[in-house]
Amino acid sequence: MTIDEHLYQTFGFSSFRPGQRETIESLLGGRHTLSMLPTGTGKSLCYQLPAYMLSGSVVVVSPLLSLMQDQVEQLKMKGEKRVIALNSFLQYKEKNAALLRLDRYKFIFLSPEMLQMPNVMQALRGLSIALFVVDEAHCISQWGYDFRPDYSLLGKARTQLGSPLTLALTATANQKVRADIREKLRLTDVEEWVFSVNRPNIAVNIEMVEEPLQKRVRLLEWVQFLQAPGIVYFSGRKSAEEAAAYLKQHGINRSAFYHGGMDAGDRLLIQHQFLNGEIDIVCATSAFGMGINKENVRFVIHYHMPAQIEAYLQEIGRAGRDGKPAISVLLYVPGDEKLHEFIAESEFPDEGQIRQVTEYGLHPRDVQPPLSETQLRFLVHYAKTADEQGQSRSELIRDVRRKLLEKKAVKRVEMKHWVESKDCRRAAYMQMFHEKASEQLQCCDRCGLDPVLYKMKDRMETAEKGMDWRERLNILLPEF
DNA sequence: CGATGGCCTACTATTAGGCCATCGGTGCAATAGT
Repeated sequence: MTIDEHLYQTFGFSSFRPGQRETIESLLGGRHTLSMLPTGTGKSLCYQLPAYMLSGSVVVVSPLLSLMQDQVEQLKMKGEKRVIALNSFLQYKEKNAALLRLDRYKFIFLSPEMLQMPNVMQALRGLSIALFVVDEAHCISQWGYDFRPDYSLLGKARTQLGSPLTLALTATANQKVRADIREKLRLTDVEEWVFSVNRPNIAVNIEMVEEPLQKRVRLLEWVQFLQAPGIVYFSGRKSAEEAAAYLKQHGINRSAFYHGGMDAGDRLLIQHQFLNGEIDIVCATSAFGMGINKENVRFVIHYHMPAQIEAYLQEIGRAGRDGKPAISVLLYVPGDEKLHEFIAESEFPDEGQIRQVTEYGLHPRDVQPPLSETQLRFLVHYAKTADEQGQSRSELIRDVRRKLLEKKAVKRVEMKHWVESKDCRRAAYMQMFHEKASEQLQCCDRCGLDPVLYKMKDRMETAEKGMDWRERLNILLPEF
């Protein structure tokens, strides 16, 4: 069977979306592949189809439990029973039973953390692995150095599994991130399929706001004005909750908040209500997004500036997946970056804490003030790295901390410059991905865009007739 | 770092203002206790 016949018979599609064919043919040709495909192009097909043409199991590394569950469900809906998610949802006995008969499964989903467990690795080594997939591969670069260090150990695990044919999938990764992905996965010979980072149907609007309090008013005005559904991003949990309450107070009833501090049940509920159209507006932190496959999101508002451009692009990229016009609005007050600065500082153990462990030999759990989970993992991970490389623990840890803080500072400055720049927004971010922008309508606030195009539909008719010049001016130049 | 909230003070009614403390993102796995 050809891949086109497989596409039709197994998946019921008559044609591929951009990048799918290239990725699949590359894999079937036996070449390691890194594919950067636009959001919503059906990345899972890129490994599901080859899975049926190759003998052996497909191991998929996924960043979130909810993503694994979604994938498992999707495959089961299609009638594929040989699927398992190896994660902490499994009972001890269930997990052991699954590990004993792992060869029964065609698709095995797991987290990078799970891949570090000796019994899991042992079971995987006894397996014929047709394909090793890293989904959302930019996480390697984004999280692998501090937040989830097990991401940086994927290459080692891959080697221990006999360096199977590998596919790395992502939607946003510039040259540096792609190089990082190749290095961390220990891939030397890789075929890359990189599609444009540009999303022409998403207009980019940045709005300068005089003072922080004014943002609330502007947010309400935008939310009342724009066609829903939409997502509003905040850099803090509390501000997300407060804004959701504020919107409700002002008659935006189909709104809710979402962040990592909520229990799993609540998070799942909000996510489902949003996907089903029972909620129009979600006020969220960066926790909301990965795996949100909603086609008709019409706007993304940033109440705070994200910590880096890549995060910004990922977040606005959740709008307009149906290809229809969508808008992103960033409300900016100079100083918005301070919170990210603080968060970055507090992510790492400080000098004193490092010294207590590396020089006075204290157990990381006895350090005062106590280490956060992230700080503790950071210390333990790099202490281990130093030992393996025969380096001084304290030197390596201090060095890594300093370099990472510098890197984050550079990313923040880059984001701030982009916001404060007078140039075309789109051309600038595309240049960061080494792409040239072509002129387009409804580009950005620098090139000109008409917010009225994104107005709520039921008001559109009245708007065209009845809107007077004051109202129109207020939309275009809100500060007057 | 900086925004916010609670508390106290001033001084006689309600509210304005100063001071200090607090808090701040992303998730895996495993554990303990209901």
